[in-house]
Amino acid sequence: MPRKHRVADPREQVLASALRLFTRRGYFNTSVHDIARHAGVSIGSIYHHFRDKEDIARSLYAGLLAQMVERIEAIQARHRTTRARCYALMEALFEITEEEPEAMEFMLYAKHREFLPSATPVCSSKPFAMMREMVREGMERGEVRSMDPMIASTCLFGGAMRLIMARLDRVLREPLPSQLEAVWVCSWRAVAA
Amino acid sequence: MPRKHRVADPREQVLASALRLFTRRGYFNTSVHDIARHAGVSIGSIYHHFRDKEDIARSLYAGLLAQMVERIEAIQARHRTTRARCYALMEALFEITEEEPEAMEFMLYAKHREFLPSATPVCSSKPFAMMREMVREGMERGEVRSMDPMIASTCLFGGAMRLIMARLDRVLREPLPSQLEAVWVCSWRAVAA
DNA sequence: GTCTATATCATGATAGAC
DNA sequence: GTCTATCATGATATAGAC
Repeated sequence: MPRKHRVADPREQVLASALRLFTRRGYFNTSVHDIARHAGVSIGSIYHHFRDKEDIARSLYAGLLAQMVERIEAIQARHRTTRARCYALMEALFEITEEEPEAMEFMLYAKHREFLPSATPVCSSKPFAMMREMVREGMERGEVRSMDPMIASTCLFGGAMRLIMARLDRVLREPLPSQLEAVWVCSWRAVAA
Repeated sequence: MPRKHRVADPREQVLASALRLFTRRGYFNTSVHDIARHAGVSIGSIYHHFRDKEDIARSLYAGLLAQMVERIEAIQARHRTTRARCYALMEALFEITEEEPEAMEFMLYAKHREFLPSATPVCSSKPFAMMREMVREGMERGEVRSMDPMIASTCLFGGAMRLIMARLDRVLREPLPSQLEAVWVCSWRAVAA
């Protein structure tokens, strides 16, 4: 849905269009001209707001990660036990996937190293680090069996993450929230003390 | 390691070079000239053996999936119980990741939809279907709790798959086989009857 | 079957008027 | 800050000799 003439906030409009086009066709199948057309701005305007094409992707990625960090912090503020926090996080991940699949896909599934050489892989981004820390705390409290925190968080959230990927790939038909209980039971069993 | 002059089987040599370059730099950051140079053959030779660049990726992908299917069949032939089969499969996946990380990465991590519009997503490929079927059989035998087979197989292998991804991203330091027991205990707990 | 040389084209990025 | 017009590069793919 390309905007026709003037655009309120060109920068945001460009980021929104880039997110859509990058996830639909991929980064390399999307030209800066495509983004300009879709966003309803000119090439010149884009290059005024962003250094280059890579900078668009970088800004997008940073913004989405920051949003994610905020959500995790909100969850940590609302719940105290590790079990409740992890459940709420899994629920949130499923909801975000349904409501903003493109955001989720860009964060998770895009191979950022291909077009963001400087960016660290997703697994080592702050949100993932927070998930690992959450699980590590659970071990201290005796809620989670004692083991390597990396293994524990991967096993706890791995099923959910793979299911999210399957959903993004349209391999899974049912909306994720309807599967939450089943997945949670399996996931928590995997690591519960 | 580009070969200097004549090459035994140019087709195989091209596929091997493509696998290396695609995984190191990404599909779109690799030109056909790069592949030619690395494989020690000419552009003309490449276009004699392959229809176009996409055809190289397609052949590579199909070959790797076929190999994977063979390995799974071998495991099914060697083991009878679902538990033993799944364990052997996880072990094999970990070993393959260490021994042929590029093959694993190309199959799993590359976003094939970007450059293989016709290919189905990895999750719906034959090896993944075989994994789901393996788990479904386990339910009939009473080894695995009764639930949606898609959920069960995702929860059973999700942790291992995510760990493989973390290893390919060099986020995980330790070789995967050394983590096998810990991951297996968690994974089997998740779905065991 | 393999090679070199080349056609064709799209893309990222810039210049410079308004 | 936004726009149009344009440049320069490097890619895919082909032609045609050997």
